Amino acid sequence: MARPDAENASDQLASEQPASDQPPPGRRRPRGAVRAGLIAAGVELARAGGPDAVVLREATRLVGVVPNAAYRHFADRDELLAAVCAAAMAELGDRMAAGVAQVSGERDDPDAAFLRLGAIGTAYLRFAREEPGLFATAFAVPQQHPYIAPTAPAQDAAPAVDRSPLGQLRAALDDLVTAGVLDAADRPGVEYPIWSGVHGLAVLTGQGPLRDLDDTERARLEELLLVFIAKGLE
Amino acid sequence: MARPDAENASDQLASEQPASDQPPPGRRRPRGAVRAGLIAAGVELARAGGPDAVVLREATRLVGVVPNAAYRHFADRDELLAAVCAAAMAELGDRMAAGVAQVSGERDDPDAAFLRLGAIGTAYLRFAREEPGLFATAFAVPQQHPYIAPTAPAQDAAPAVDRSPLGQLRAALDDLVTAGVLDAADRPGVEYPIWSGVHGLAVLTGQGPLRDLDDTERARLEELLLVFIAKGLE
DNA sequence: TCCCTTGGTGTACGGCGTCCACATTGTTAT
DNA sequence: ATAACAATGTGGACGCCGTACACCAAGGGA
Repeated sequence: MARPDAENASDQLASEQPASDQPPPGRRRPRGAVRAGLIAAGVELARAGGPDAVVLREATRLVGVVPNAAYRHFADRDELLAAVCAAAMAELGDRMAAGVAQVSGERDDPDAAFLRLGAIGTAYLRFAREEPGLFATAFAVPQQHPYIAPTAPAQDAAPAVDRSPLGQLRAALDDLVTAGVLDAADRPGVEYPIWSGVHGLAVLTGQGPLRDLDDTERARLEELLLVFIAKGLE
Repeated sequence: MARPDAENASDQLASEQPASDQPPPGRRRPRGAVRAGLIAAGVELARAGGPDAVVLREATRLVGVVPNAAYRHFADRDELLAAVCAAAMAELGDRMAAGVAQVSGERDDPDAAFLRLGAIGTAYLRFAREEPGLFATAFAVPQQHPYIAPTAPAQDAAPAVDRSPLGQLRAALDDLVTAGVLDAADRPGVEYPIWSGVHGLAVLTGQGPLRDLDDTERARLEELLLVFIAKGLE
């Protein structure tokens, strides 16, 4: 559910130039290439200008196809936007995972667990700072996040750990409990205040009233927030 | 600065019907009525559908005037939207002020000071819940919030207390310090983590991935957040 | 072989933001 | 009072956008 159909979408645009070789009257492109290309083009548009910049006609232009072709793959512009949002959300999840993976230490090591939580928040804020368009797009269409624990895991042996932002935050907090840092009684629901704080700062400093802060001020606010959160966890 | 030009804008739409009396070829409306009407119409559009629903042509239609007339009062649609955003932000400020005014108690009474802080957060979240369109619009265009203390107060005797959301939050926190609840050493900058938390929850549950929560779940998250913040303040 | 699904094309419509030229008014200077 | 002027509403037009309808070319079963 985290990435419905954006597997190979974000990686190759359809050569930027409108299919520079010959424009074939019939369709010759491999199966699914147009759909993936539209999503990839939409991601680039979103990266540059946020969700409003995901213009259906412009995406088809980038892929080198006529506007109506998009309607063979998406019911309307909103459906394309939803796919782009899913891709953006997946990229946020990936960056967060990369951030926590960079922290060494055992799973039940208290210090490491705390560092992982910090890495999650930092990666989230970093993504919002470095990719404001994608960040705004990721939350522009709420494609039914599984805020409640996902239903029974798939048949696969590995339940394919939840790479969604909320899922990763939960995992970090659970580790904090098993490591003995966080009292189990305080665990239920803490993810929401923490998520709210990090997300709120990202929004306020990204697109909100605090957007014009310079880098040092912004860094100070991030530091302030993480300290506040740590204090809230004892 | 809190409400640049929306003083009398939000209160009377130009009679809804396109100026039902006679449509005069020249202009007969009182000075500034069209501008105020456009802002009021924009506010209603924003209330119903958020910032994207503030459509210039539709606003002129509601006022009963031809689309181009808007360009006598606003450089472009973005300028109209900015005025609407300012009005929405002012309404948020008013509701917050009304919320704190409802709390009785002396200014240096610790309990009352704490209740005022809670009232601020509650009013903020309530506005986001009851007026999602206006809330989203208020933050859609960041018309340079004074996040740093505003410059020297006007010549007026009363410095016209800062009714902006951030200003009111700061006042409440300052009261918490003078009341002895909050250590002065912890005061500098606390407004930002707190604002972030409240704003983040408002966004996540309003337009974000948590939008489909029912009322009780939502109330639980708000409670959780306020408790977390209180804990962060000791 | 036929046909039917898949997916790209062309044309067209209405809505939007915006520009230009024009008309009318209220105000100000003569 | 009258003439000039700034302010403000009107009409028409342009280009872009999302989208609907009709058409048509490939390609894989039956």
